[in-house]
Amino acid sequence: MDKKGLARALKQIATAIELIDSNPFRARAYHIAARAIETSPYSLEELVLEEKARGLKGIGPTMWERIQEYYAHGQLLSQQELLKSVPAGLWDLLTIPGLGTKRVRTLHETLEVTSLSELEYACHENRLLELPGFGPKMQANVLAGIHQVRSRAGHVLLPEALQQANYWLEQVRQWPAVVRAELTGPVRRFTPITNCVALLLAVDGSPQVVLAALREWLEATGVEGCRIEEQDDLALLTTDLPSGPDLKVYLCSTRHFAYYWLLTTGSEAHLTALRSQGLDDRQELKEAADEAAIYGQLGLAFIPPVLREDGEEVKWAASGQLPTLVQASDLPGVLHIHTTYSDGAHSLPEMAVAAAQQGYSYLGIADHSQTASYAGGLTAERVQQQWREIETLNQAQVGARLLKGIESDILPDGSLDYGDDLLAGFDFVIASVHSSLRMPAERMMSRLLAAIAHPAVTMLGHPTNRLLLGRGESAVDMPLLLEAAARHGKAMELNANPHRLDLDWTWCRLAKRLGVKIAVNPDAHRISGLDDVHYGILMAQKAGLTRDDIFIFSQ
DNA sequence: GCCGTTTTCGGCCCGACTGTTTTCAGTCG
Repeated sequence: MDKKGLARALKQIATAIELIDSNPFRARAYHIAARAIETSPYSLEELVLEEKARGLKGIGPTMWERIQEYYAHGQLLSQQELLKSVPAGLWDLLTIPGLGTKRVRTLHETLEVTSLSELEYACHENRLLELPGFGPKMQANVLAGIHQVRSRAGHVLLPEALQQANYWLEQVRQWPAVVRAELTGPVRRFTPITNCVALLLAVDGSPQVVLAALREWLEATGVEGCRIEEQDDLALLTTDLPSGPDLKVYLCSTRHFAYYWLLTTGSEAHLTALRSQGLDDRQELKEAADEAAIYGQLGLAFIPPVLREDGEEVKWAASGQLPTLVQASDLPGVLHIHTTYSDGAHSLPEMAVAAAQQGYSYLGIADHSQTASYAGGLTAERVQQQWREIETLNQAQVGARLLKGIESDILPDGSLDYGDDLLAGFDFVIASVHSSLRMPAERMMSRLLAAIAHPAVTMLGHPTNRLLLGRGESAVDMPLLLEAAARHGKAMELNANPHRLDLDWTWCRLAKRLGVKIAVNPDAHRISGLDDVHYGILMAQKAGLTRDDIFIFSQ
């Protein structure tokens, strides 16, 4: 229970109102309240106990009551009736791109559609064509969207996967028969998206007995449909949880732990590469004391899990070329920070102090530029004002040294959002696309190439604009873009927000070959957002990047 | 449901895009 949960609950009410109520402004009030809470710098406790919420614009008497209600009960009890009157399947429909509350409402009220399957059926019967606001293209898009949503079901982003994995780990470690329990599978490799949380348990005695008890315990906690498979001396319990990723629990004996840890961690491509080095031919490897010993026996240096992806890493290890992976501690500072000047939650001094506390010597401020009006983008005057405040703070040395940067929108014609004179005054410029994301490839590329060629631009921000599990990539010819970056001596952002992780790690390898520096930027909108840098570092490691491949600010 | 007054009701954020229309509604960032 935190303020994120509160904001989510308020947004849910807003959506429910839009789906079944008649007053759109009431819904808007909930949306505005949710946003006010999200962007405020206060924790849930401060909002309630110190009554900070009452001072926020958009929080009136009713919202203040709702906030207290959430704090007391962890949910909005007074709104349960409202939520109950929304058919559960409508929430699924809203995840289809192009369907908002208005269209979902139309589908529900006219076609009585209440689930993805019913909607799919209605599409096949061409019944969407007759509805106001729908046509053949919309129907086709909806059908495509249904397939997209289905293929995403059960997948979660890395932070959620880690959270779930750690929860299960804590649980099974309390079991007396469990000698050792570790995270394994894709989450141990820190893959950005996963549909499977896997654990490996070393057990005393018969795995069957432990498995049966485990199944019983899981079913008692409400997890149904456990399946058990056994092969050789490895047992596996799989459950399809009602939502989110599958839980897989592997069991083996203590002496086989390292071997099976390696096997269950994967990836398949990594294991295939290891087999070509003789992984299957050496029985003694099954009894190895730890993973390092197995790699050692195969004539390889230890390959950290984060790197075990496409098999390339085994070639590196075999030729003694395993890179010394970049670490978070290699970053003297970070760039791409939003503040209250645009859509951030914390002020310049608050961010500066927080950054210093985390050991950063500099912090690159990059608020939104003027065209991003929805995010409170800065006019030229506000930019000047921010510069003055930065200079004052730097002179007073209140925290990390603040750099004057900007996240400038790349306008549809490829130009930036300010005149060249103003742009030249920044310490660094991140050029990002925030609108017209679905331009055809040719126009998108000339837009990006124009931006990257602009002398004031330091790097491109979130180059593909994807949102993992949310939005596809813009039409970007990445090799062409990276070559241009190399030619102009520009860096490429690896946006560390776990929803983005953009540039994707697979492209970072090409960037490295071309000599394009990768900037691991947190894109923080609040103090806690600084922590996202760790996800970016993990992706940089996955790509095999070293400290020398990373963009470090210098003047 | 909130806000801000022309202070107790009337109005509520914006620009671009898409797919639908034939001048506009819905969605999205």
